[in-house]
Amino acid sequence: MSIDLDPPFPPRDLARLMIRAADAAKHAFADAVATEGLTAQQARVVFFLGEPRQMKDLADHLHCDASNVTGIADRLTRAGWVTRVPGQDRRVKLLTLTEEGAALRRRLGRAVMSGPFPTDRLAVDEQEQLGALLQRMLEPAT
Amino acid sequence: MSIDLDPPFPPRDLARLMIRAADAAKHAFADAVATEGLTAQQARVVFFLGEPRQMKDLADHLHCDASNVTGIADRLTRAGWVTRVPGQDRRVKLLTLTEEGAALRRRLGRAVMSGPFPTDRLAVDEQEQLGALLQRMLEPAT
DNA sequence: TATTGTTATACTCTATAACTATA
DNA sequence: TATAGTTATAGAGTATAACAATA
Repeated sequence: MSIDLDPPFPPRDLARLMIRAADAAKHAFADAVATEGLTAQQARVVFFLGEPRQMKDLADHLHCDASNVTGIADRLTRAGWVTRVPGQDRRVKLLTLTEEGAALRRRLGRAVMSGPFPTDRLAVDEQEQLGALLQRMLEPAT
Repeated sequence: MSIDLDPPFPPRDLARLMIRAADAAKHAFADAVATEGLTAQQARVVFFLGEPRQMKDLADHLHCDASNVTGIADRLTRAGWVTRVPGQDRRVKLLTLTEEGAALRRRLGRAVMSGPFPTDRLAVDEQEQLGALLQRMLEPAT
């Protein structure tokens, strides 16, 4: 069995699988939250707002530049789901769910919960294994 | 053990983990292929073009509307990495790598291979478990 | 000086709808 | 009639750079 020095691509099968799984998960999530008229990023923000959060923390959570958060927050504000509350440090604004936003968050939770998701194809014990592996993969650097 | 009727969100921890893992994987992939000046979607197309493919097959692979593939293919064409070859069925165009495109594909492979990736944090046997689970999750419906 | 958030800009990706050409 | 691909359009996300307010 020879080694192919010019291997078929993409190499690193795990990376390829992760990219495809990422795509599938994001699409399923986007479809679920679209039932409430939100995009995936908007929904991630709403879920993250279990408590008020700085704009900067949102950027960290979404792994995007801080300038993008302004626009996402603007759209959620326009829809009446969040407000900007000044922080003690007067540079800071705390993005906070309105009552409508909190109700929306509960509906979104049910939508994601009840909609189809790629992991549905795995047995329960496999789902647990997958969860444990992903958690270890994502846990803060030691 | 009581059921929480108004549970903390996001519920369905596995979905939440998948979304975060998806994000991490996509960012790592995007960073790796950015060294060659490509976006993640462009790189996915280049990797997919191990053999000539119909535009429609690209849309299926990327899980996006066919109209988007035109633009992505245009950008890759402008850069000199792909060409459109007419198929036997004259409605069809087969997107095909140029020689420069094939060379780029090899470089991209090495970039993704050698760059950091979230799965690096797992032990080798854990990576194998993860790969097996993702493969089962993604395999065509039976 | 450094940090938080915003604005301005330009580009990519995205879906929808209408279109051409083939089958 | 149906399919493959394109065009036009509009909206959302993205990074970069420059900026104001505050620390």
